[in-house]
Amino acid sequence: MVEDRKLAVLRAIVEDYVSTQEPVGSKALVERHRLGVSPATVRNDMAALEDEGFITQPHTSAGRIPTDKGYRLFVDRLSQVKPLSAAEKRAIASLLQGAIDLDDVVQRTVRLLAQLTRQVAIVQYPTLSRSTVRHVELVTLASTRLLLVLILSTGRVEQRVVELPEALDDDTVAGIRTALNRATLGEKLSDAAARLAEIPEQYDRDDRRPVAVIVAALVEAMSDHRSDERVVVGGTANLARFGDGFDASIKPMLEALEEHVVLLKLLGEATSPTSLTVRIGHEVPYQELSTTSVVATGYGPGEEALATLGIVGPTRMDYPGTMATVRAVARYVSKILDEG
Amino acid sequence: MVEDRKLAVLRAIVEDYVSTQEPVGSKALVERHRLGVSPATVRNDMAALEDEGFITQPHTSAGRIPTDKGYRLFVDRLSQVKPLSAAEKRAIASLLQGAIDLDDVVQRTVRLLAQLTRQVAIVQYPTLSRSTVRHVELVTLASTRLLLVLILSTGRVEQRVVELPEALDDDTVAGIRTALNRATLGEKLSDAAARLAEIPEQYDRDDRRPVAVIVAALVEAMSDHRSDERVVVGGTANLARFGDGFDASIKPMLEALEEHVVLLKLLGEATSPTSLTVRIGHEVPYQELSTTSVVATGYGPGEEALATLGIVGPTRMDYPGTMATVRAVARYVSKILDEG
DNA sequence: CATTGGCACTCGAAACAAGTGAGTGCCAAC
DNA sequence: GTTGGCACTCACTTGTTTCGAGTGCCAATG
Repeated sequence: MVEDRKLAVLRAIVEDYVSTQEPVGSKALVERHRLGVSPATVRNDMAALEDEGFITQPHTSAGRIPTDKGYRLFVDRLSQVKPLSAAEKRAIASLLQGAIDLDDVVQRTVRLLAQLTRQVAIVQYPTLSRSTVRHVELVTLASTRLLLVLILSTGRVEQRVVELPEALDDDTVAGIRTALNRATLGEKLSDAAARLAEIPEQYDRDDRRPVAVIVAALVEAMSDHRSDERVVVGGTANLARFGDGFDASIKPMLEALEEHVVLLKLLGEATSPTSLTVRIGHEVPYQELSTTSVVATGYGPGEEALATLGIVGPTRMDYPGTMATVRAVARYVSKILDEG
Repeated sequence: MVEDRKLAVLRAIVEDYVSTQEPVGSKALVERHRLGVSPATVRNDMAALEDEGFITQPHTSAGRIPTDKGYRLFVDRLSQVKPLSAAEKRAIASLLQGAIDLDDVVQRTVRLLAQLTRQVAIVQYPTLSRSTVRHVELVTLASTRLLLVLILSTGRVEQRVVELPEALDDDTVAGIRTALNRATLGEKLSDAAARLAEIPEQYDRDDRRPVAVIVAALVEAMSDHRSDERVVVGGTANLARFGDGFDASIKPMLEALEEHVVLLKLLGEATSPTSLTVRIGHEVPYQELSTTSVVATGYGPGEEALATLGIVGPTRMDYPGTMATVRAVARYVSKILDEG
């Protein structure tokens, strides 16, 4: 019973602090939250919560603010998912509906996330490595020059121009195309490479070298992890909103946003779209951002997560609302990718 | 003679203010600039300069700072181009040398600009509309499904999947490909569309409809001005450096940086790489950014400017140095595009 | 034993006061 | 046209005071 009230107090502190941005005192608490007890009682609870490390005082004669540990408890046990408003659902549906290609989907998603959460949004491009092959095409450009086109399940298209050491006749090219598709269609890129290795062996002396060149180019295109590292950032203007003490951390924040490698690390491993990753303050794997939190989740066609998206904001954020939005957007994007 | 000294004083004020960020007084001026006259004389000149609107006082008992008009005069008549250091030249050459495709060039350019000028860098993608066709390719994906690939002189590659109303045999496809290339190779996109219109007429009843669909898709890809509006921004972390009074304008700045349309307007019309556009303070076509300046220039293969690049920073910036850097980078990028 | 009202105490923030000095404008002299 | 002298201005700094929200502790209460 007492324990319950202590948690209620913590919840109230978090909610108040998030909305007012100011340390919350015992008196203000009982007024705003009908706790049914006196300020003195709340003070006792606060003292206990402080001993346990869930809240702290900026200075002696001020109210309390939650610690990272306090937010953690709040997120894990005290918050209930806030359902999205109808307007938000509509915004998500209508904005993403009109997307025309993968670039566009990513672009719109980042905008949407930034607008709805009013935080800085980060969206990673679907990784090549976990997507599957939809089609491989070979086009003869000249006698010793081929265009190699690789189409993936995510809609991404990779192309390479291949210079051959010697000419191949059209029938042979057609044969190779069939072989390539047979070996890779529907396969994950990671698996496909192994199966491709066998192809050149099926050709006789004359053709083996050019075929090997083609296969090599394809493997290279499949393992081109450059695009794995692509991330798009949006809503940086929301940084200015943070104001106050957050000003100091705006610089490391801006720096981090330019370092895509850091961003990828922030987003972390892609989790299934059904579960959210929330990292709070010091849990964020980047020293300079210890006053920020990250809310991220995976997304991708079907149930598997091909990439990650999420938001970064001050530890002092509306977790229930943000989490709901991030999850909803991730689900919707996944659905779009599934259909496309 | 007297007029000359007044200009020398203005120059000195601009230089000092830019480097110290503090209002500069008459005494400090004569000490740092060996003007050969007494502070009192300088004061007289300052009073005149203030009357003419080139400098102003933040408050009565402070030194002077340049007005937008003062910077304008400085840029137009008082500054000489600062030659780049060897290190800078090396940095430009080595960073841009390694670029592998158009995306990469743009990416590296924006980084480079941001690093060298320590300002926020903006680079517009080469416009589709003014580039020429290097190659058109058709790939059969399925009996009624083609992949259309358009390769442009700037290295940009556009692709579209085309659904045909009825099947076409391979020979016909090959014929169409030849016709498309013959009509468009080397043409500007704006001219190419007209020449494409005639193609379907050359086919008989059966094939005319699918051919028309293909041509329509190609025209659509060519006139897709979405990518005209693509800009890349870098060096936002430099915003944090501005500090001081510039803090207030960091918010509109961040907002502007998210609005690509605004950015394009800032960069303005693409000018030839030989001439720079400098907009100072209120000259910037965007109310909220009246404490910032823009230095921009065109770039592109050959002498024609396909797009614009530049930087945005506080009016209080090192104009000679920045202008030299922007120009040098633009020239170098143009050269790279020319070769690639 | 949890709860509560009372009370002394702390300490940041705001308000106020005085001192300092860089910088100015003006003027008479050179 | 230039200069030294001089009175004046006013932002900024520093020190002092006041104010009040908020706390911790304690004795009283149901």
